[in-house]
Amino acid sequence: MLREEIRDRLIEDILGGRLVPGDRLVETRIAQSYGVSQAPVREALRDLELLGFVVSAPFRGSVVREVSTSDLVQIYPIRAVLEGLAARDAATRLDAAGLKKLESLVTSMRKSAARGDTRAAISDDFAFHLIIVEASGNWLLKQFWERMRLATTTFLTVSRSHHALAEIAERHAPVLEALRRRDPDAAERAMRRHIEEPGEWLRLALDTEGEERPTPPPAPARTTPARKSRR
Amino acid sequence: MLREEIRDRLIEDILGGRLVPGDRLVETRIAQSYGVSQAPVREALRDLELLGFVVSAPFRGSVVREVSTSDLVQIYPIRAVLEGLAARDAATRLDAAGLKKLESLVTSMRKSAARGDTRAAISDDFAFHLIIVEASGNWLLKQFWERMRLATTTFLTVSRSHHALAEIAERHAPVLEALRRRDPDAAERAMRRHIEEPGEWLRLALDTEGEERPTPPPAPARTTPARKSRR
DNA sequence: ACGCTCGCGATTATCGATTATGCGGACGCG
DNA sequence: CGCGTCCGCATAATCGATAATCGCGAGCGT
Repeated sequence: MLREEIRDRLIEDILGGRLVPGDRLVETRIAQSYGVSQAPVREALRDLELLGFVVSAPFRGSVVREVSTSDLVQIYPIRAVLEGLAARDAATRLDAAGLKKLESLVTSMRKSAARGDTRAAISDDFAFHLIIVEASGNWLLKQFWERMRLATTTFLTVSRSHHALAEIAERHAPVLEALRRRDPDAAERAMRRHIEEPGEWLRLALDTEGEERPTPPPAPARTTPARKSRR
Repeated sequence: MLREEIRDRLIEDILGGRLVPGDRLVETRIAQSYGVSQAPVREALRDLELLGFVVSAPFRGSVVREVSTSDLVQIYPIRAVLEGLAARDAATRLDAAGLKKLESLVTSMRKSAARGDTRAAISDDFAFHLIIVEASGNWLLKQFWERMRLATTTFLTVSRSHHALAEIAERHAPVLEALRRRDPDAAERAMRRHIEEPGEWLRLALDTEGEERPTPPPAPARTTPARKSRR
């Protein structure tokens, strides 16, 4: 319970910009500043590591990771193949109730998109994908998918993905159609395209945006320890 | 370092059948029996949890999860799509040196297989896949892949995968060939088949074996605490 | 002057003990 | 005799302190 508290607080600090990439996270210091012992901090840091917020090396501590643009773009191909697999398996396993739920979600999504309700649309989108992943029957796949989600949703919510909200909603149709036909190959193809395309949009958007508002530069950051808070 | 030791040992115990699903893993008891403190055991257990070997609830400890056959089989499709993606990207990014390394690894693997050296063959196999995953240039992909590896290699080492050692070695050829031609689609297809097929073999082997040695039945196992080692 | 080794400061990893929590059974009450 | 409450035990979560390890820089030898 303490661990989760610390973890959430650190995540807030990172997303809120109070901790920037390259900052060191010293266990003892965090423990002191939060008034707790080192142990729960340590566990929180390990959680952050597997959530992808920090990287840590044995005996050398943890630093806030570069979640920069390139890493975000890399997520999409992975999600695409994982969910493509999920869709393939779901095509033969999804029952009538599940299909019905998917249909209603698409309908709801269209309405949300029409009235520009980004939050509702994202929520429906999430539910849509969740149903498919769960219907795949692959427990491990769901595990991986959820872990990836934690690292992405936070960002996507922030980003202006309303860019083509209506279009995104429409993109679900081919997936649903393939599932309805119980065609594994088609379902996989449709899902892969469904996810890869927004990834492309994001990549392009970030590229052009990066030119006007100079986001923290491409930053190798893997080679340079970047000791800022040397104190 | 201690943590990893404990973790690997627990994994061995689970896969080796010395710890069966439903068994409780008591932190203090493990710590005593290994002659270490509670802290590293705790971390090892958390690792096992995210690897899917145990489930744990706050203040109530961890129990060995139903890893059973089905979960292991589920790993292969995931590896297949992930490495398929890696191969696709690697096809256009791999340099001459990388290709050369892959070739020599396949050669080495054939020799190892010929003289029945399972360990060496597995080592080469691992190196082969690692090169491709790294060549994909997708850092996150490599992360996922490595995490999954922990759950698989350990098992493969234990299992009698020498079953078709030479055949496995030979299965690398199509992948290498596609990469040499720098054909992304072919590389992805070849890699997916390369990984899915052994998964099929494993599934069949486990099925037939499961009939003679009655593995614990499908077992919901989530609802029943199944307190065996009540002591 | 340059490279190498050893010691120092900082920080993580581990330990042993303490506290908090949940579960099951014993006890008292209606 | 059945039911609710309290107590004690087993165990996880946390703590404070100690040991191990790393990177860096001073000191030594060449």
